[in-house]
Amino acid sequence: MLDLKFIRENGEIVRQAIEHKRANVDLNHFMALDAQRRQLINKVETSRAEQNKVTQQISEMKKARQETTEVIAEMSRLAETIKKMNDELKQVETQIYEIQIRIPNIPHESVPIGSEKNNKVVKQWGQLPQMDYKPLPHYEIAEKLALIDFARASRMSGSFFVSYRGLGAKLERALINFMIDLHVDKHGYTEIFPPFVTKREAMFGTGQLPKLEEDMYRCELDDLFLIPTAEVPVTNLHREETIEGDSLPIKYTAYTPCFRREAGAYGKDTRGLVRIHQFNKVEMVKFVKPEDSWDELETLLQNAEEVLQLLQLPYRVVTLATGDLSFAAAKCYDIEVYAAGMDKWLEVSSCSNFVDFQARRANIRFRREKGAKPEYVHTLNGSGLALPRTVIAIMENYQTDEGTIVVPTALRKYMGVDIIK
RNA sequence: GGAGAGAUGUCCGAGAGGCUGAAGGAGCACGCUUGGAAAGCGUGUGUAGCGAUUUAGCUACCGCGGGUUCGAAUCCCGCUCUCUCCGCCA
Repeated sequence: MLDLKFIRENGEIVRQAIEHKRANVDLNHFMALDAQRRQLINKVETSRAEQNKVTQQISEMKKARQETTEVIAEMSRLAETIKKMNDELKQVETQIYEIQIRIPNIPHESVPIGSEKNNKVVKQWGQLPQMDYKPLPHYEIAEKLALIDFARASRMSGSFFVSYRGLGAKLERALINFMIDLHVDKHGYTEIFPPFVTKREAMFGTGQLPKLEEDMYRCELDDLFLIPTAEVPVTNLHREETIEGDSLPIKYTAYTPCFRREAGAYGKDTRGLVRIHQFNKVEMVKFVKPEDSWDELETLLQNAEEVLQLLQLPYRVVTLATGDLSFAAAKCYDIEVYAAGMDKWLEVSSCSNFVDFQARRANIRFRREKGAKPEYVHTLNGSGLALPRTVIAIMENYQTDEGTIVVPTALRKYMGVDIIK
């Protein structure tokens, strides 16, 4: 969410952001409402001041045993007018709020303008695997080695759900532990194991609501949502808090399953692990001082990249263009891993800086020192990494002509085996 | 699931229609005192909106939302959260 004053004073910048992010927001209407709001506030508040003054006088008159019926009648009328004006004001404020929460964050100046086509590859790492046989896609390998049960999972839960088994299941656990250990032991993050279900307010805080309600699973009876990413519960850990400046930056990492309805995505990526309704992910979340957030984005990206480097999986880093940038993000790097069997680059991580956008929605602030005015923190998060596509890359890039999978060296102590066969 | 208790400023805690943005205490900051410190004394110490922008001023906020009233932290209604006990359960 953007600050009211900021929107008022930077109409052109906001207008451009709305356009570049392809949001559907009527900023002119917003500006008109804002002017109306301030006018109404003025009227209401002068009347209130008057009311307070006279109310005070009534109290004194009563003490002096003076006649007050007339004044009270007059005040009764004033109270009614105030109520009317106030109702009107509230209505205007509601309308403003409804628009305000739908205004997207402003893209950073380094973000390329345009659609997906303008995404910019800024880095590529590692060698693409050379194979003298035709590499198989992961779903065939997994099926042959009985690592994933696609059919049975669909039978009980519907399509786009999978069930891992044997070393396939162990690979999930191994990757989770490997990633968490890396971020905790080497990168200094604190591990969090949060709830997997949150309230509406939490979803609003990180910006999933109101825009993405259709994309989430919801427990209607309790109005709770299954989290689409650990970003939600972990960022909301500090919702409605003022953090002491000394404790920044705060760095959390968390494993959670992620639930996504993928409404409207049917027909796309229909086979295998590329797009599923429930998947595992290790996430990194940072709360930082505003002046540090752009440097922190770079280290966040490095921390995510390191996972792929240790797994020896080739990848590239892409800066998302404005049209591809999410609602709450100011800038985002996607990391795409190369999968030999599908011959595709698959997104395994998004590392974003939200600056103060989420912090304002979730009211997460900090104090530089005792007695200082509270300021909004900057929040960042990045996957480190999403598992399914990492698994795809491992299966497809580490496959052998015998139909087995070599376990990446970094993972062997977690897997207990060198080869999956 | 049943029964009950509670939610006030950074914290503890009073307050029971007007004199309460809120007693008292602790904490914190500054000053005095001191060789220095402690104690003591004094002063200050919330958030936001409108407005002014060198100043002021005004308004709102005692969990959240509504109601009663000239006037609500205080009375009434609804909600949320926390805690305790009983039951049930991994």
